[in-house]
Amino acid sequence: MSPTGNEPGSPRVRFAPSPTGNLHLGSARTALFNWLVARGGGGSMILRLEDTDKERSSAEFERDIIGSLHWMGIDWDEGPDVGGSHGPYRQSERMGIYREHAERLLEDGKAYRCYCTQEELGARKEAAVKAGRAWRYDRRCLGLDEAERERLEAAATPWTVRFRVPEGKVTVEDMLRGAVVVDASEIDDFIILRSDGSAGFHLAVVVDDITMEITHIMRGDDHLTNAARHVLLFEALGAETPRFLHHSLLMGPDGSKLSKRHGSTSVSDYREQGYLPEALTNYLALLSWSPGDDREIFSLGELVGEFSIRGVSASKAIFDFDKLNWLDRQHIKRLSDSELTDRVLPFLERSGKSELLELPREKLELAVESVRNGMEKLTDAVGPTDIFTRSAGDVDQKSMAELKKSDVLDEALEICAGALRAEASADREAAERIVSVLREAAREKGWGAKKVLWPFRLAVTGLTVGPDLAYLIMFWGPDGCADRIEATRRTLEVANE
RNA sequence: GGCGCAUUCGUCUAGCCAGGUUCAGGACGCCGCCCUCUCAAGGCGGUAACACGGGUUCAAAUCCCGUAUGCGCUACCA
Repeated sequence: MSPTGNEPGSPRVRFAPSPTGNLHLGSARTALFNWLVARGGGGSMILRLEDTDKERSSAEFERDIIGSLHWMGIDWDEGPDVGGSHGPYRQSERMGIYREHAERLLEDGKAYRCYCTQEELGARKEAAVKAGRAWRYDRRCLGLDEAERERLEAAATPWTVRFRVPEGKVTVEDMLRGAVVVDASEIDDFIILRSDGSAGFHLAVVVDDITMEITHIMRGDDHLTNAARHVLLFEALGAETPRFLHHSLLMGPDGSKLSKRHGSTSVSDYREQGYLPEALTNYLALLSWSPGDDREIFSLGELVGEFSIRGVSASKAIFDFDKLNWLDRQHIKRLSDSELTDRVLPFLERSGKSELLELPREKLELAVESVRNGMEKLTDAVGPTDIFTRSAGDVDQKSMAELKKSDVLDEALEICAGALRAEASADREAAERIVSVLREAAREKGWGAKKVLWPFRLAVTGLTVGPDLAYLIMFWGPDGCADRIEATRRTLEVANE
């Protein structure tokens, strides 16, 4: 047994969002990739909250992130809510650990105190930029003599701790992009401990990844350059460097970073809009990943079996709402009527559709089934099922006009009523039988089927749009439909007076 | 500005690592046809791409170099 508790060689991966907003689609994709690698490789998934920015972090966002991940079907073995042997899992609770490591670097001469104020730094940077020079911290405080240092300390001047970037080349071995080599001279002596004693992002991340024994770091492309800093820190701290994978970023349709102005960007938005979690995860996976063949529709479980970092593409990914919608439709198709009804139920409740909700389960399921091929997302069941709660004889304007267009209306409705009254059963077979009887009757009259079926729909539902006729018959029953036709006839009479 | 990464149909991609089997395959979208009581769904078909320029080679989407474009990093944000 390894010290991590996993099989030797099994991955320990982490998803490390900062709770400064609801779970963003881009972050969700990162989480998914990590989770897929963990679950597919028999490893561990760790959730770590990077909440060192107290101003922007909140418990509300933390709840949203955890809730959204759960909704997607992503779970973790260690995290702030479930605990674990490598905790705590909130960076705000780990400041002591960071300070210890910073102290060590200080003692080893790999870091140094910097007394420059932000104002001074800003001025020097501005001057450098104006002169056309690239600005990098000028190491003024590295060269401080003893007297100067004592004077600053005596005056209680605030200080930060900067990492002393060594000379030479830094290589980030990226699983997607190969060896990325950066000259260390390009890297600033960055701040690892702020003047208030809290850890900066780079120190916190690296110390966490070391102490949490992370083996694979998978995150967005925006951290590729940062990875060079991290490699330096891993080495300075005497730790083995984990494997890296920097995936592409999620972009909006116009090619810029996916943001609010492109539409909904948080997982909870999609949840509320009635998307299926399996469709969202399927879509997120498909962006920048391919199984290598033409298959596209995968459940979460199927993804675990199929996913491999070999199939991950390095190029940018533009979010395509149309494709997501199509995938959602595909996943809706995979659901049974009963499952689909269960999923639709909360949305019916939220919309206050009490009449529908009072229906016997059987009827409700039938209603949902009848509208399912028009559904792109769960909320699409809400409007169309209203047709089943309309009162008899209530005919909308368009339908009224359509009915009046018929030159054989009375005769047609007579045929409908007759066929209906002749059938007692409301099962599928009976319903389909009635429809074929109607077709046959029309043919005998030398009419097109529309002469009879169109008035049937209009008279039974009072609407021009709705589910297939067989569903109407199954729902209200043959007698029920005949009664509704009768009611419509009375409405027509009144209208003609 | 400097550094880094990326570049196949409008979009996601297969093919690239192991160059010829590809006047580049699939999917979404869009267009058309069929089916059809309505709206859909479904079936069938069509549209559309190797960023550009040089090499290497008998042969390049595939290998090399350069250019362009996009994105990222360059904070006491993460």
